[in-house]
Amino acid sequence: MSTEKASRTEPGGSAASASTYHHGNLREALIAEGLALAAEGGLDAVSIREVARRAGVSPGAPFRHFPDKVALMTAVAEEAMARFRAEIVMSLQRETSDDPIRRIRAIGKAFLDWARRNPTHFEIISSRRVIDFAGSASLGADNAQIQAQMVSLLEEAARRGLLRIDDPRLIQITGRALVYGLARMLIDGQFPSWGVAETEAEALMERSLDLFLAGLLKAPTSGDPGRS
Amino acid sequence: MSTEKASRTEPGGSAASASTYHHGNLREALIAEGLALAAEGGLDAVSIREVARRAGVSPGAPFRHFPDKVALMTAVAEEAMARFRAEIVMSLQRETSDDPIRRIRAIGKAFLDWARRNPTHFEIISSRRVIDFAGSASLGADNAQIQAQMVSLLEEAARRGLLRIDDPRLIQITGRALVYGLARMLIDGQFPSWGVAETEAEALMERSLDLFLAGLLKAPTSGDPGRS
DNA sequence: AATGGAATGTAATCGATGATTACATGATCG
DNA sequence: CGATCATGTAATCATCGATTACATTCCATT
Repeated sequence: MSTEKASRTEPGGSAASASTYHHGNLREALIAEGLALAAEGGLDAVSIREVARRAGVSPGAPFRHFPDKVALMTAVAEEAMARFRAEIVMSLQRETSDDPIRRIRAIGKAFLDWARRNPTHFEIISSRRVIDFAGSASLGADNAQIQAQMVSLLEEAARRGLLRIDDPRLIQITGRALVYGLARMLIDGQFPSWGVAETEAEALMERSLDLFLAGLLKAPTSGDPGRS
Repeated sequence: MSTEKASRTEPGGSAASASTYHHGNLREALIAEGLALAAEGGLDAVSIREVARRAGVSPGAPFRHFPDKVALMTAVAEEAMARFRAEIVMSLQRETSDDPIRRIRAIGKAFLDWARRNPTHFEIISSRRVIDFAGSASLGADNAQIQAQMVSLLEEAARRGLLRIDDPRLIQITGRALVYGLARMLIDGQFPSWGVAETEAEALMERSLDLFLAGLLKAPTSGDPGRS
């Protein structure tokens, strides 16, 4: 009917025939647009229709690839989680020390940094109302991998007799809850009402992490725990 | 036009003339229905139209009392926050000990208990995307009050030489982030993927709080900090 | 007490969204 | 070459937040 079809931009440059009825790789494009939209305008800015609009496709097209919005957001979350985990892995590679506490700290720092730089992506991964965590093997696997990494470091720390209290699982969950809480407080915009300026948020979160780690250790340090 | 007007149920029984054109106390009724709806079906269940429906009023009526949805949710948050603070005050009255650490623990416990029992109300208070925190004097005042309470207890603890690191503000924010993170992890449904069953969540959160408090203290305790 | 203005509620409507259905197109493989 | 199936379109629905014009009631001034 419409003789003119809107020119379809192919940002990725991946193999896709231009101006065809079929998109070529709509699924990936939708996920990419979902991530971009989230990064730009927050969670509420991500709508199926807008994602479709950006991909140059009709509002109903996404439903060919995802049964509902939760499924789309879950796919977006999988991509976000993959990037998150990649950043944690990289931070561990950068931390050359084999001191388990320093490596734990690196993970915590990477967690906080990523959440601060990708607030909405962090929100998508976290909120189980938007995604179907249980229905994604990828999310579960990435999560389990990070957990395992953490537990083994804590066990190593306990083996070396560094910890005041030897309960790796409890410490893991407590530490997780701390960084999770710091990240969410920042993202939820709570720091202003706690007298914390935007500019000092990063430093504060780091000191907060150090305070917690110091509390775990036998040796009474202050601030940076273990400077090799 | 319609000769029959739907019978208007008045659940509260407060002074309100039945079957009149004017509701009598719509504003309060809307807030109450908002709280109830949130408690029943989560954040997404709260819509202006449904709240109006429950109050037996037309879909546009709420806009006479609140300029937009954020304003309504902010009013709901104010009520929720008042209840939250009341519970904290009560927990402090129940804690007869004057040991600041025990009193701090009571606050943390009350925080966790309330969040666990009122997950959506906690979410409403927390999420600055749904409410206008800055625009509410009530929310700010309640928040400041809780903060002040906490800081004074920490200063008292420092005065008694109980703390390893004397930095009340840092400790306050770190502790807040911990309980905030624990509450959100529970509410966001993350514990299952962390191998924590529903039934053990409460005990775990308590032990987590104790782990943190133990880390703050000079004396190396394990578990319950300071048993008078 | 009467009356006129202010407060409060209704009805109708708009644009956006998630979702479904019937239909159109074209890629793929026999 | 042609049939089948994946993929995209068009049209449609219900719900939601929000706005506007209108109706009703309360209340204060006279």
